[in-house]
Amino acid sequence: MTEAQGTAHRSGEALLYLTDEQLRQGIEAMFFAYRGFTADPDRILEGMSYGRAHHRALHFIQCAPGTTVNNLLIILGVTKQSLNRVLRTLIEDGLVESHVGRSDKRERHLTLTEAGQALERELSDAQRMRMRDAYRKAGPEAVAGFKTVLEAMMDDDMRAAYLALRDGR
Amino acid sequence: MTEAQGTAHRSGEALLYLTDEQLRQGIEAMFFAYRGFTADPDRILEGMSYGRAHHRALHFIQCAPGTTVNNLLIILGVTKQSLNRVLRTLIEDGLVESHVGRSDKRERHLTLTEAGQALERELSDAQRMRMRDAYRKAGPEAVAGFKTVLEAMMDDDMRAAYLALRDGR
DNA sequence: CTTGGAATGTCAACAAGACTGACATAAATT
DNA sequence: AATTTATGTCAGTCTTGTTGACATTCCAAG
Repeated sequence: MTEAQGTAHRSGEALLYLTDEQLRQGIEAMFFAYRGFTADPDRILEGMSYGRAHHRALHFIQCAPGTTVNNLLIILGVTKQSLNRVLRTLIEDGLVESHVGRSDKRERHLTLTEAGQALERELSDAQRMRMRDAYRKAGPEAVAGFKTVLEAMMDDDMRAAYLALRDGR
Repeated sequence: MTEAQGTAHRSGEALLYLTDEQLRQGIEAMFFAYRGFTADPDRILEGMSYGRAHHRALHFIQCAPGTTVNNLLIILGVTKQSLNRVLRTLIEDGLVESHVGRSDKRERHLTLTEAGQALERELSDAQRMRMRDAYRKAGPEAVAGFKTVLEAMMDDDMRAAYLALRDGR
């Protein structure tokens, strides 16, 4: 806290955006915005026996079909046991298929079925619609800044995962 | 999905930032960045018998001392039962004080004790440090864009709460 | 080849933190 | 006096995270 104010004061107005008050605003903006970010998919999923964890699994399987359980749990940042419960229900319900790896039979490769793709698309559409409205209101320069700050906020390994996904498409 | 591409194509390069792929990147950026955003306070809290819910309560009591339980649960977007469990432990442990309202004796006004302020500051410092590093890396224009997009992403009532907090200081 | 360790995934049990519903109390409002 | 509002509490459930124990498969060192 003292350091931030010191830094800001040292350089005057030029670093006004680094004051504690500005940082606090940013923290609260993240908190409230993330609620909006998850609100639409959450609404769709309530009533089905699924939750946010299922949405995340569907999302990342969709964007890297054939990925392994291990890959997925690194991306999602949860334990394999936690992921497994989610995957089991998705597989039982015919939304995800699990195939034993051909070269390494310990691995399970995950893909979405037709039904899985349909649900993923429904969730994704809702989330993208909110994102698109926000982007449109804010304009392209704001969007560029938005991504720059988010990327800088990630842990190093998460940034690596993010960039790998981004560039892999 | 088709609509977004349609929109982008209709106007050409000018709306490139509204393609599905761009939106998808934004979604993943939010996901990974939020993990970073909460990582430091989570690390501090693990081992204490507190969690993210306690952090949020401390944060918003700190930034609006004397706020009521009802205010707080609207801001936090949880039920009173859920908030009450958290507040009870914080009060028992002497981090939060609850005072009966002088004008309306049904209300309980919440404030942080010395110890509560100390913990809030520790958590806040960690979170602000990450925020400050991200802001510094990204620069002031990016930060402005970041806030613009986040604000546009909130639900209307959350944006109202955010702006009220912001302007109330 | 065999054996032991590493990697991968599954099952079971538990904890945190959200939820709902029902109910109690006290104070304010009509 | 009756109703509404603000708060607190108890009990039970659900999602989603955790650890621990275990089975299977692969690979490498003896």
